[in-house]
Amino acid sequence: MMLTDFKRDPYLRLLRPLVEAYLAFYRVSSRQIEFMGVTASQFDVIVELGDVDGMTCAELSKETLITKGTLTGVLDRLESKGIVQRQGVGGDRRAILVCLTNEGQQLYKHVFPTHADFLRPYFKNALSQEEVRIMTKYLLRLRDSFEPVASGKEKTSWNNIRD
Amino acid sequence: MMLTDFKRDPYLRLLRPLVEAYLAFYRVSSRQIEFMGVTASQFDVIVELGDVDGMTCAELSKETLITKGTLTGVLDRLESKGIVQRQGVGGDRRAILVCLTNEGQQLYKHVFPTHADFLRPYFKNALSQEEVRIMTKYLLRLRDSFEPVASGKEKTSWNNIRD
DNA sequence: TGACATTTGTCCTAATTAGGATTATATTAC
DNA sequence: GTAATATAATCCTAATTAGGACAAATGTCA
Repeated sequence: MMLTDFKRDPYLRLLRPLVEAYLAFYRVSSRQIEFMGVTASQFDVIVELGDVDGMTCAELSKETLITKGTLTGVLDRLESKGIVQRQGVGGDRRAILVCLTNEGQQLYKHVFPTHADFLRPYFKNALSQEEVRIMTKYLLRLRDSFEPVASGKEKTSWNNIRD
Repeated sequence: MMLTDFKRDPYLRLLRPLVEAYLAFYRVSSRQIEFMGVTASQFDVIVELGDVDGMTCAELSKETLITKGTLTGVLDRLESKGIVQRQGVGGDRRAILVCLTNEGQQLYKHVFPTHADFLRPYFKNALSQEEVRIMTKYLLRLRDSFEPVASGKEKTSWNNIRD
């Protein structure tokens, strides 16, 4: 994280507001999600798998921003809850296809809109649509500064996150 | 976290850029900090204790944004490394005062400026000073939306974070 | 002063987190 | 076609994460 003592620096003063805003969001969001019986990471996986036939672990990792080591455990718990299912994928015997079960689909249809409705007012009360556009632009510039886009060959692999 | 499927919503579309920017920063920053032999959370504690006589756990928790349950363990590890020290504080036998040891002070004087210099270019390359000001304003509005300031009596307690 | 609530820090638990090692499979280069 | 390399997913580890329970100390209020 970092924190208090960068207040004077004209650039690093952004750091604490960034962490504070993210953590405030994350903690409120996570607590709400857990009322629905899943963790925040599990929720991310469920949302990602909704409306898709299935995804490979590498794809899921890239979309959910969960690193590979973490993802295995998250999927284990979702599988033991009967929410997702791992199947082989034709053509590559290394990969697996992670899919929602019927129960998982039901859950998705409930939790996704519910949580979207829960979160929206927090953003709406803080920022106008125009401000959202501006902030999005700045945030993406910041992201790209820390994590330059791999210009070369498209990597479908873990490398998109790291390693 | 959350993720991909809010792209259309005029407010929730901010969510993914926020998470991506924060995580990109956090991962780069953490890896760099760990090269110096401490974790990101340990670094936060060290930075907070630099230039201070000592802080109580509640104060440290508020400043570092580390929740109480986590903080105990972080302090345990810092103490066993000889970086911090817990002492009793006069006047309240419940509280303890966490201080940097001499070794901890030395470490602080090295790691703090080193890491500041490491981080600065990432921000500088992404945003102008004016953009930093604007973004700070928006981030704080977002934070306050998720975590309203307790208008009433100042709470010095864990409640500032949660519970 | 006594009852009652609050605060402080620790302990405990389930889960996440990230990175490195590992095994199995694909892909590439020669 | 085989050797070298890269990728997929899992396993392993140390550490963080947050919340609830807890005991001790302090504060409040009648």
